[in-house]
Amino acid sequence: MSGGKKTRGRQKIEIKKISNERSMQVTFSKRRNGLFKKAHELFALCGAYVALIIFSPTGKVFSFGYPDLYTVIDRYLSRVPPVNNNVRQFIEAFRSTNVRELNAQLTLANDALDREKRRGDDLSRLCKMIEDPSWWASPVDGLNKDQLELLKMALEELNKNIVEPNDRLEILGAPTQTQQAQMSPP
Amino acid sequence: MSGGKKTRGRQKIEIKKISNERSMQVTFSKRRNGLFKKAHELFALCGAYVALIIFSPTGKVFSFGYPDLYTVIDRYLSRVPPVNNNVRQFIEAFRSTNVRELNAQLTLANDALDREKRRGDDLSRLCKMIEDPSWWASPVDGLNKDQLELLKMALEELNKNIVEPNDRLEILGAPTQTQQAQMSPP
DNA sequence: GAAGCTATCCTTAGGCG
DNA sequence: CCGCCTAAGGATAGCTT
Repeated sequence: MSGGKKTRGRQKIEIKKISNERSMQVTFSKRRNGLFKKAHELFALCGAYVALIIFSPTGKVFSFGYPDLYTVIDRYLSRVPPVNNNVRQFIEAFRSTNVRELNAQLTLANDALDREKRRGDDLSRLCKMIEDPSWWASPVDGLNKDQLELLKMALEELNKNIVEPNDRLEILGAPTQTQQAQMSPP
Repeated sequence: MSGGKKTRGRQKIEIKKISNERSMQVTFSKRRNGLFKKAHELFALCGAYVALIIFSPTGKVFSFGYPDLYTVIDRYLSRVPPVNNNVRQFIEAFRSTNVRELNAQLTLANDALDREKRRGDDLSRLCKMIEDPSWWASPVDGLNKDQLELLKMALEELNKNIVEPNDRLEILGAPTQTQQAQMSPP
């Protein structure tokens, strides 16, 4: 008897954030494809209009619409009046009625809360920095730890997105009235 | 030892418009639920932002968004760059370098913070409600103040969006996947 | 006419190339 | 990163209630 099976096959997983970055990426890719396939099938089988937009965790956007994305979105936006988001979320959560699902939602809400909190903190620090005249006057080696940290983040981000080296200096040097450098590979 | 199987089980079908009106309706309902489930799972597993809008052949609209439908659509329509994190916000604010603008950003961040906070609180209460068996068993007059408040919000929201009276009961009574429904004149 | 059932088809987790 | 492979988990077509 050979004995062992070749693989364990598909394993059951909990529906919660996948911690392993690598396997999350793989899962995202697989499930995204599955979702698009099913969206298309719903359209083909029932003639339903479907709009599906997905932003990957890394920021890539994937979208598909049947028969056309903008058609569906326009139709949706034109008919659904502006609505309180809290209540909407509540209603949507209410419909699922599954406690596990609700808890997942709650976890997500808390995550969002944390993100907003951090964002607010960063902006707050930034305000302080800019309000402090010594910041702009002093050379780089005069910055404190927080300032350097933000500066580092900023530079890293700029390096990722900015093509023209000049823009970097411009932004750092002339904080008064810089128009945003527009470069984009859309 | 009867031998005969009870049903033929799931049968393979061609992916093309279902001619039988009745079975198309059933298939639409089942698959729509499946699609929403998978959309939610993608969000929960990978933290992906997902927007899903479905118009049934009869004109009803179903929608779901993670973390929020408008957020995803707005981002898509405005082609906001994928970078969604603090650093992006920081850079944007940094470029403007206007303290007044920064403070406006901060205000927005704080508003978002409040919204998330409220949403988290609502969901938290909702979890408690649903975990409490007496909630589902008892008639409406058995609900406490918090429960009634949430229920009131839900009903108000539903009344704004739902045309068919039946849908309201459906949503409250059965945790199906119904969304705001509106009739459309194609 | 939605809710449940069951057998079957489809999707995908985990591993490898 | 992308695809292939296997086996198990999950979705669902066709009925029944």
